[in-house]
Amino acid sequence: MFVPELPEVETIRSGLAELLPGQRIAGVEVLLNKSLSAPESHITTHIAGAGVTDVRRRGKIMIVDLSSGYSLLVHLKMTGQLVFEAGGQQPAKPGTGTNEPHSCPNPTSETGDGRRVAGGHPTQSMAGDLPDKTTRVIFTFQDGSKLFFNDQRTFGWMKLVERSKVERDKCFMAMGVEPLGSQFEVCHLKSRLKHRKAAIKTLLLDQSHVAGLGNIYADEALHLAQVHPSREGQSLSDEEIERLHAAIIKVLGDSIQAGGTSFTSYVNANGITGDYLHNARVYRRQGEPCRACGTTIDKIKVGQRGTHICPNCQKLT
DNA sequence: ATCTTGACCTGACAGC
DNA sequence: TGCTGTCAGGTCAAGA
Repeated sequence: MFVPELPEVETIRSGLAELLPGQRIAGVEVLLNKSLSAPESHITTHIAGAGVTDVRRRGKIMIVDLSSGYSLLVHLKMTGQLVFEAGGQQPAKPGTGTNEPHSCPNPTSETGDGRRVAGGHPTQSMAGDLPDKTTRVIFTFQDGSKLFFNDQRTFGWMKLVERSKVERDKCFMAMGVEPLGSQFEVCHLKSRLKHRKAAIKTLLLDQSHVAGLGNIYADEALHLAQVHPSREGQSLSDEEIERLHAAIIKVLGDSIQAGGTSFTSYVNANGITGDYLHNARVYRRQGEPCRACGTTIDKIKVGQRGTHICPNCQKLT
């Protein structure tokens, strides 16, 4: 599974930013009320009939600006997906009908036709007929295109907020700096970790310190920086914090590069995994050899979260 | 103020 | 086969 974190959300954003602006929303169908929290009257007056003007991102939250003066905030959480299907064409079909997502041998023939663009947690829903049982909200555009918000576990959400109040919205108020922005400096990270007794991994997952890191990239960055995830934040040396700072930027940047290619192409049952996990350093690689030293990757719990480490590269003491 | 824990939710999978 | 239990994991709220 590939849970949407900052790189995945950024990849979806950049894909949708090429497709949605200029589109006008004709209708909204809410199949699960809690997936789109907005009064019925607001959906009618501020979404339906509005044009999309921009698609932005802050942390793991996507912001779709509308010409009505409102914005749609989207959090995919673990299992959310956004699938855009271009109008007037048949929906895409899985390559061979197999149930195994990685076994389709046909990765290129259907690539690049632009009929469907999808991103988020990968499942068969991205390639099969939509709507399906995980579809929670459907946006229909005037040209017949559709945008499906699918979410198996229904933790994800969309909400409608006045454009002028987006930055002050509750979900952004406590959000920390963008790790790929200029404000993310070593001294910032140092000040956030100082005097903190919590595990460094727990601190990295706290969105108020750095926005957008999740379980995958926290593990990846800590391994690259050679820091054990259970270490207390305050125990890290300046040098270790510098390594961690650089590692966060590198793993996020690498992943955006890897994900960018898989998103803009046609998504079929073969392509839904994304490229980054194939190159993961430790995530979901327990039992396999560390790419740096060959030691067997271990899986432990840190703050109730599954955590992957190389016991040789990442020492506790 | 900081830290920990449980709840939310569904599907996949292991074990009996 | 079919049941039960466990795991996945971002975020919030409640409790320590």
